[in-house]
Amino acid sequence: MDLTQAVFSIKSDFFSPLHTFECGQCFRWEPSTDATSYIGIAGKHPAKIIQIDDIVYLFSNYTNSEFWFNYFDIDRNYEPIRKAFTQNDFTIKAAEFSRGMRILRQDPWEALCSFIISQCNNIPRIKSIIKKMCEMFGSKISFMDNEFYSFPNPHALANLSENDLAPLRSGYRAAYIINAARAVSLEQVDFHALASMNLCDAEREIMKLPGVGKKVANCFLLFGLGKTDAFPVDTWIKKAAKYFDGNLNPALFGEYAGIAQQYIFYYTRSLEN
DNA sequence: GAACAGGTGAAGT
DNA sequence: ACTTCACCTGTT
Repeated sequence: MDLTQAVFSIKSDFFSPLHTFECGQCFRWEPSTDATSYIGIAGKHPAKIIQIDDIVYLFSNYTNSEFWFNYFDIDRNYEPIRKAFTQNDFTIKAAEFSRGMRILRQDPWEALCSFIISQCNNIPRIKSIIKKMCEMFGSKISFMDNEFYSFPNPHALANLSENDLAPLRSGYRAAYIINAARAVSLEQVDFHALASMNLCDAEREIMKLPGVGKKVANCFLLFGLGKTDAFPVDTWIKKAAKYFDGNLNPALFGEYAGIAQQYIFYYTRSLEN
């Protein structure tokens, strides 16, 4: 690999592929067979990301660095945010552990659909459902001897029946997926409008979709719309509440509560695995 | 076989 | 407002 061909390079203190891809925010970046890198796809653009010592390099046929800076939220300086999480000893440890994690700016539809699938489900099965969905209804794109599939856009799913989704083995979530795809493709759900709303209004709006409750809504708002104050409460956050006198509350963390949530989620899970 | 997994929504207190 | 339960499916 010719490192001078990288689209960008950055210190792992600022962008850690491990912490970014394993913290639970995304389902389609996987360790490569050489174990020192990740491969995945953002929109229509596959990429390979390699870390050598403390430097991270991104390789892609798509060399528009602005696209990648946006996707990886590179323009945001996480250091002052991370260091401001001094609410208690646990928070300090979680933030230290997660150094280099970045909240991806994922496609809104991909985030919404993925977290609908995630409900009451385990991670291997979530990944397998999404992978199958992309293979069946996305577009094939080749890059560096690997085949990638784009995430199917809502129009590609809107006119399908539950029976068409049966091979995904997504169970009762199939109806939610199709309904959400229809609502988005008919513009009953308007991502641009949601992005301009405050957290509370946007949450209430997206929760009108069947299968989208408070947790899925907040994952969508945080990972799909970049609302850093969104605060998904899942089983891991409920477990972590014991470190906060039982009251783990987004008000503790202000406008970056979602980032704190990811640090706490990721660190708590690491302790129990 | 039963319990569980990064929830949700409806129905019951 | 809080509790309980069913919902598909694959894994342990």
